Amino acid sequence: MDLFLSTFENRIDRKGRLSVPASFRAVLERRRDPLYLFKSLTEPCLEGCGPERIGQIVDAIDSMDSLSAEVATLQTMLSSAQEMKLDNEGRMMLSADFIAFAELDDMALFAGIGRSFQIWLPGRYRERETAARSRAKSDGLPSLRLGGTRRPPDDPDGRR
Amino acid sequence: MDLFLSTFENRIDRKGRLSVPASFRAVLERRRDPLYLFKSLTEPCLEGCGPERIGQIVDAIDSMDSLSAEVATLQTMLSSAQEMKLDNEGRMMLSADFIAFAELDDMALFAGIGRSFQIWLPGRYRERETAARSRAKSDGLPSLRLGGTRRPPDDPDGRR
DNA sequence: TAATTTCCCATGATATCCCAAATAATCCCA
DNA sequence: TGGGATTATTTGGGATATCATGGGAAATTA
Repeated sequence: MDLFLSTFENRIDRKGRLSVPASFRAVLERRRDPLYLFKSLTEPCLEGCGPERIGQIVDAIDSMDSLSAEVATLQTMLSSAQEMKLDNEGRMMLSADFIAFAELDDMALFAGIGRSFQIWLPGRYRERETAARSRAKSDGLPSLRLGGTRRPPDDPDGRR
Repeated sequence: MDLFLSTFENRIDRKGRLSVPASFRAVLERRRDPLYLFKSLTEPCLEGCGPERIGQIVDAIDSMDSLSAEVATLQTMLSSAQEMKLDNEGRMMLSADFIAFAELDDMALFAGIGRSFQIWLPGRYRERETAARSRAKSDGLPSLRLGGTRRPPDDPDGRR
């Protein structure tokens, strides 16, 4: 299944290079997709994805009232987006702007969330994870809406 | 009916490898499904499942308000999830993170609970089991409502 | 020409592969 | 029904491959 999953903590070396986790690279390479990074709209982290997600944002903008505030918001995402080039070892160079935005130092934490991933200052990510876990314990789990749209029972590779 | 049932206790060797019980492997192989593990949100154990459950989480995130606390919770599940690759002998490597989270030592207990299973520190699992049994004696059984009304397909991890 | 960025190779850590031994489960025939 | 033989499963360890990381040199850019 090609999803971005799990978390990885990698070092930003003194030249500013950062290895993209091999399993994330594999997801992109399998589709011959380039990698895009952009600044999160809601949190102090970077978002990573392939071109299809960028395309979704473009399409959303096209279908909206071009004067609306939402469009301005979505445009902000696009204007911060960069196509990242990787070296032979699978490393990318983060711009000073990206590093400042996510307040990164010499370590970056990649958190896979399915069709995209995020890059965080490790300590900040862990705080957030702890908060989410204690919320889950007290408030219970989100209901996953099983049933309802019953999918073919055996989607062989679980992707849709 | 291929479900994860029964409990098995296997050794974690000094390289961090752990055999997945042959009967659990058979369930997955029959469907040509890879195995996913993630950290339980509510208990100190690991959860194992096939891709369909991971897919449900990804879809749920896409359909929800990305600012909600529930999305953060689901993202926490995904970013702890790993697709486990098994060697020729049916063993997987547990990451240090997984071992620490479930506080595993050199033995792991697999508890099959239908469409998914859990991995526990054996002693801890047994404590919980006896506690659950004595609760059943004093409080009586939860109503089971078998047969008759066909329920929405079972909650895959068997929790209520 | 100074300051980057890109390319290339080296290295240590760790995961994976492959073969073999130990243990447990199953079979089969007396 | 017993119990030895056979097969399945789990466990161990050495060899090999992969990955993250570091640094030098070539190529860009300003």
